[in-house]
Amino acid sequence: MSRTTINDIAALAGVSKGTVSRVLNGHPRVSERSREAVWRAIEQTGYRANVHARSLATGRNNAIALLIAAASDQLFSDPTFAELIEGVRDGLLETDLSLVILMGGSETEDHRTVSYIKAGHVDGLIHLNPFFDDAITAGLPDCALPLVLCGPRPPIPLPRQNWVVTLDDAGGVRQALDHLASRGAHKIAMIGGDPRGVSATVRFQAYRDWLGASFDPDLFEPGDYGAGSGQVALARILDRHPRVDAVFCASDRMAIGALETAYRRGLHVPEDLLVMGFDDHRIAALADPPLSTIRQPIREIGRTAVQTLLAAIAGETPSDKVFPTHLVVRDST
Amino acid sequence: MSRTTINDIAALAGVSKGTVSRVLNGHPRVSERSREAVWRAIEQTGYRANVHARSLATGRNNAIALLIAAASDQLFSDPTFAELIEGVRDGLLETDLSLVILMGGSETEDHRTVSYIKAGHVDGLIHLNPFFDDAITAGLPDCALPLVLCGPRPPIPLPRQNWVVTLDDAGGVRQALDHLASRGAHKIAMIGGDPRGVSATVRFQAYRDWLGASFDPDLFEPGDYGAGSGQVALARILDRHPRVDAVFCASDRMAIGALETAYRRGLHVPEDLLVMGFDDHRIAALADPPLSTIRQPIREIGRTAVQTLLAAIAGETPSDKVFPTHLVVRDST
DNA sequence: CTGAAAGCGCTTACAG
DNA sequence: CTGAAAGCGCTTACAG
Repeated sequence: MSRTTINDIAALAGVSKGTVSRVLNGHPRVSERSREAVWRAIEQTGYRANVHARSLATGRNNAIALLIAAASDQLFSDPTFAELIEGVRDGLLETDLSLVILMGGSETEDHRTVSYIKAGHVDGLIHLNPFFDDAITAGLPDCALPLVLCGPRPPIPLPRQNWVVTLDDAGGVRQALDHLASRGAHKIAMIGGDPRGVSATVRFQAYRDWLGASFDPDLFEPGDYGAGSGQVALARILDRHPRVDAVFCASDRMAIGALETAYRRGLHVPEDLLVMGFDDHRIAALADPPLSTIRQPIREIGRTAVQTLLAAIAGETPSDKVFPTHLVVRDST
Repeated sequence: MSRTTINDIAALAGVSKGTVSRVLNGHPRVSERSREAVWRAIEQTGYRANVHARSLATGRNNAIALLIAAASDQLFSDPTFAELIEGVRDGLLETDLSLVILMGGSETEDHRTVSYIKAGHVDGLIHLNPFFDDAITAGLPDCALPLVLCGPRPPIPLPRQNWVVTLDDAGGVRQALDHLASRGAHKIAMIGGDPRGVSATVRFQAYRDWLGASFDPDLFEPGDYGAGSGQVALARILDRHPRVDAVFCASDRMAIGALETAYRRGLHVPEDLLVMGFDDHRIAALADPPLSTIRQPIREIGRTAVQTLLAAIAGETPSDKVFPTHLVVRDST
């Protein structure tokens, strides 16, 4: 009843276990004859190599970790985030690496996560949502593992081996604002993301820079990327500035919340108010009215993050990747 | 620069590596003197035991897998689900087990997940959302690992060692319906969950049974637990039965969608229509009007699932656990 | 192309 | 209480 090991296969195939190992690892110099015998034995027994023995012998874990700074409700309820994970899984599909998801948030969790990484369980790291102050990133600067960040590089100490795979946040914001301006908007408000997030801050700065001297802090309101926060944020902005003629939201879900507030206040979109989202998630096209937005190749970002990490683990020298965004015009503008 | 091993610690502490190992594993018969010397050496060097070597020697993985049948947007956007994961992490906090999250959905992913499990990477399994037809469960009946299901036991072949840790779905439904009836409702509609899910089906059956002869299929509409689906579902029900006087939703988010539809159709809640949710998630109390609902101890379910699994792994014989639900009355009824 | 052997870093009876 | 030794299941130079 005990698991079958490499010795069983060697005996069955009539070769040494060294040869079995070579077949298993696709070593080129193995005779056709041995190779066949070994595979036959493997199929017969349903043998699988013991991962721990292999890791012990090779010094590699064959696993990478997915880091999530704050595993809040907001994050889990972010469809964009789910798609990013999908992309990561896409990228892993052809490898035999396993994915360990590590979440921070509370002090205990942050500590556990850092400690898990330092215990040497994984060969590389992908950080899904870097925060300025997140304890995971803070605990990692002296870590020798390669790290890929899905988002702008935060201005804090990072492990030596770090790469960024992200979208052009600032460019996307400018595309949105240019479009709203071209539609005749004069007073453009913005609903931003969680200010602890690096990418949310970059988007806010791009908004401020674009407006230049005419930037008015009262026209900006932070949210949490969820619909509820968009609803509340637009209400606040309208209370301060009833004459706003456009609102740019840093996520489609917040834009949908904003549509709701506009509806409740009797404002017609796009006649009285232009509304734009960000992401081009599926819900954008289904909104009422369909939402103009900025499309980002989120799934591809996840996929590319894995490729970059694998290259780094293999000792190559990949480069940062910044994906362009695309303007998608629908009825809301 | 190479990692410090148990030999380094043994040398530093002036003992054999056997003794180091005993200290590490909390073996009782070690002299105070040795114990102190070993701990001092460990702190000095920041030593951590190599998990693969340990697993190879003990035959245990010190890891459990969290199974997720369909990692769809809907699921990720389910706050209840996020809380279940929180509970699992709570339960794991004091152990040194690691958590591997395995997701199914596509054929490739289901296959990979089953294959990962069979490769012997983990010591036990927790299935978060069993589906009737999910390929993960289907691939597991001949698996020797203990499995804990967070949901009703599906009527399909399961591994020998399986336990259920869940809430009393049927009881919760009856609590809701009794309450609505006590408020004078005569025509109670229901918006259910994804019919592929076992728990959604149990809730539907409880609804049908409660109504008995007066059950009318036209008063039932399935959803996906999300707000959008609740919105659409209530609209459909009202189109067929304008005189419905109460609607019971299998999630708070669907109930919020239903509130939206009621609002748009000019129906006042609770005067014209009673609306109830399920879960008692934070959003229920914040809804307008605040939502009556059925509270389930979701986080505790996650925590208990881990405890049950750990007991099973340790060779004990835990029992199934079914948590009662509680009626929470607010303004929507 | 392939076998014998050493080694990866732990744990755990076995003696003492 | 503790050391020496065998063993967990692989990989990989080293010879041949």
